[in-house]
Amino acid sequence: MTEAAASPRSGSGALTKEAIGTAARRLFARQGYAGTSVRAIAAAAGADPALVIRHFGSKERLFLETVAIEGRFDHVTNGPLESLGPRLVESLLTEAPEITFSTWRAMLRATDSDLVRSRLIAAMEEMFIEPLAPRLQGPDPELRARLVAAAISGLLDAVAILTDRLIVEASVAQLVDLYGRSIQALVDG
Amino acid sequence: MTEAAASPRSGSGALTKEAIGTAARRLFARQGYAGTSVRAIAAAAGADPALVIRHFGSKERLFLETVAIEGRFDHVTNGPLESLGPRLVESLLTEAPEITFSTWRAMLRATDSDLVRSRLIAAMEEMFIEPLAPRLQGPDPELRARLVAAAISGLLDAVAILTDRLIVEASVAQLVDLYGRSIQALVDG
DNA sequence: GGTGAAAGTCAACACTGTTGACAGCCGGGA
DNA sequence: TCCCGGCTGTCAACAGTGTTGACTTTCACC
Repeated sequence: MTEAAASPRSGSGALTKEAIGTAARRLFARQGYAGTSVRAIAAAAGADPALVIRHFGSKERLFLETVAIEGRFDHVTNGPLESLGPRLVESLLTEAPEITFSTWRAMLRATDSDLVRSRLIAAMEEMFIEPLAPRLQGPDPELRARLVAAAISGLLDAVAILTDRLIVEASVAQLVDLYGRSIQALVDG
Repeated sequence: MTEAAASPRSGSGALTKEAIGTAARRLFARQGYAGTSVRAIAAAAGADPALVIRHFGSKERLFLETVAIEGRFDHVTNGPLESLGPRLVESLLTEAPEITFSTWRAMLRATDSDLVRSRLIAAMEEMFIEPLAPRLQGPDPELRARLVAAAISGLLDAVAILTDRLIVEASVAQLVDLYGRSIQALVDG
């Protein structure tokens, strides 16, 4: 609530709220949910810790409002089915990859919280399963769409979390070819 | 250290250490790393919180000693290559699945800690990549083995974390067929 | 019986997220 | 003009966290 109407007075409140959000996004992405304290966010934003809670309700809600998965993959999921696997991998690896990966890392680490977990599920549904399932031909289109999402989460794991030695040395082209073909097997059914 | 030699005296120390370990394993699997406190573990084991630290060094080390990925997949990775994908999926889904999944969940959530993260990487390397890479034929065997590991981590994510609606209604046979075939594409290259 | 080390206990430290009481500012109504 | 009311921000405090140091107890061995 008290969302729609812009701040009725000076607006300095909205400014510091934005500063807090910016600092939170940066710190959460860099150090994870448990690894960044409300006090650290407040200090980085030049604000009082109590003000952080006052503005966002709780650390958990601040996290949810601040680090959201917002990748748009419509152009991929709407494109031709016969090349969907490779195009999906390429899109994941090249379009704003650092945001995608740090966000994935931060959210996965925070799945202790049921709120974060269900938000993550919803994002996967919305971004991949819902646009994909109705388009797949053959048996079990819904399940196959969900398995595409699973394969994607595996790729994100490999790059964002198991990072160090898992995939680093490969070129994007190799990954697009190999992993893309593997995903394509799910698309083709 | 002080491991090899059995406790030189009464042995009651080893007993309570084991009780602490058992309680920790149960609570970590159920509530995750951040969600279980040292004091809760101590209470469940009927011991003093300070004793938990004294025995294991830190909460982090207790976690590492207690919830280890110990799945043995040699029989799968050593088996015939042409059916490796499906056999891998079946083995993951049917052999002690609750342990596998709760462990995966707990470890992934705890990857804030670099120790846990590198342990997770080491486990994936040891269980899948090292036995698999030398056996793969064709180009980039190492990379393809790593991508198999990525696909596996995606399946674990889907079942262990995104659980609720992602895959639940599917039968093991369907998953073995579909996802197994997708992994097989990586094996075949 | 005395010794020394292990096992266990207790209180405290610095830190966390969160809350309530308080102060300052500033536009709008009298 | 004054005063009111509601944001905006500040401060101290709460309960809970992991961890540490000093302490007592216990018991095999010389």
